[in-house]
Amino acid sequence: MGRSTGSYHHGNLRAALLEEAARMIGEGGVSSVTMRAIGERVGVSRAAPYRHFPDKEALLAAVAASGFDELNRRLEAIDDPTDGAALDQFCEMGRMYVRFALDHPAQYRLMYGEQSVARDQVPELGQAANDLFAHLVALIESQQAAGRIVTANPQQQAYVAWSAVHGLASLLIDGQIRAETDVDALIEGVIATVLNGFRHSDG
Amino acid sequence: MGRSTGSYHHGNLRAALLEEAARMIGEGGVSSVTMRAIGERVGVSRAAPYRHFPDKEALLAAVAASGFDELNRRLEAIDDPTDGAALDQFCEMGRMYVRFALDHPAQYRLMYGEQSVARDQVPELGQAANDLFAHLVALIESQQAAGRIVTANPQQQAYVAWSAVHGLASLLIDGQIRAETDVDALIEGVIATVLNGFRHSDG
DNA sequence: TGTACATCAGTGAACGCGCGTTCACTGATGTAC
DNA sequence: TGTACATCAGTGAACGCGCGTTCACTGATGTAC
Repeated sequence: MGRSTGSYHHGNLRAALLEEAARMIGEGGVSSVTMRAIGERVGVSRAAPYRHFPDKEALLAAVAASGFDELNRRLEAIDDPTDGAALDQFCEMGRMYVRFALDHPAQYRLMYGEQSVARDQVPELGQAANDLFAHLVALIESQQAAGRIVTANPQQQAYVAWSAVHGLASLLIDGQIRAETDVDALIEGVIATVLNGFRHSDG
Repeated sequence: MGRSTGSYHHGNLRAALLEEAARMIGEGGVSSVTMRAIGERVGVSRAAPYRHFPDKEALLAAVAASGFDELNRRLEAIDDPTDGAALDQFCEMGRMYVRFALDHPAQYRLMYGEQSVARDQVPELGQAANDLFAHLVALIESQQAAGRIVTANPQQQAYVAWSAVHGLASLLIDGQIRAETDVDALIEGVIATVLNGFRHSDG
């Protein structure tokens, strides 16, 4: 398997197409993706992608789905109790989220951007997004119960935290932040500010 | 002037085209905009828009420019000293920013989204964005000097604040936040959290 | 081990379509005299 | 006030292009016997 065998069949075309689609979205945004170019860039005919995906939307949905899979995988790694005290779980989740967006900008845009795959048509994706948000709400509730953050509407606090990390991730992957900026310090700054905001009530 | 006169000439076609383009972006995103549809929706031929804009990019750039104009107008209204104490200036700027995005989603996407108009090709837009950010940095520096927020790298703090409001604005206009959510309360929650975060140092 | 055959991945040419844009034009407007 | 003319906004038909997708095909693969 693999292109190096010189075989007529590609061997792993489906995965190669998804990779290439992700690369194109990362470089030029969702609208720069064309089915023809994906096939040709992978070294295969224009029609070949249709052996693996019924249409373009299905391919994009698969890219988005791979993103939700990866995000859930990273989330579970955090939940692993061997990772130590739960105190930093909230911050760790924020770091993980932004780093995921930087590592997989294509998936991130499809999952949460303007051009996100129509969730009506691919219900698994909407469900995956809901599950992730519910996880964040549950985490916030447990932190409130443990007295580590101020008690407030957990769903609203979840939206507040999500806004901060989503905003940072979006600004970074859309090139709105000056290149010489220290990205790691900025991530820590956003997380620390939100956490401090959650720790202290008004006034 | 105006379409109601029944005159052969539209009277105010340029403004009508910009309005219609903004409406289309607000409804279906930037990629849903076509030059042909803009003209036809306004009740004019497909070619008519080219009397007012050399090409599509110029029209989109004009939509974005109108956004920067409006945002600056709202910003100056805040700076007006008759508005009272400067204490709330920072919060007021955040509120204004998110409300602007909700009022003008088309402009907002073109200004700060993935599909933002190429700033290399339209330098005024890049300059306008830089000016707005510099204004935020200056505001933060003055708040630090007045001892109202913790002293830290002002540019990084500006990015932190921007991340929060940009994230909230993006989630809202991209339909990622549940419809029954109290938007005003959410805006206040984001702003209060960031401000509290800036008021209190770590630990 | 060898052969026949079903399956399936990839080919390449073609389709219809909607797009951005152009172009020669026409009708309305305003102004100089 | 009336006329000639320059200007300009909008027309409608057409262009070339790149796109998503289809289709009959061909070569490779695996399996039953």
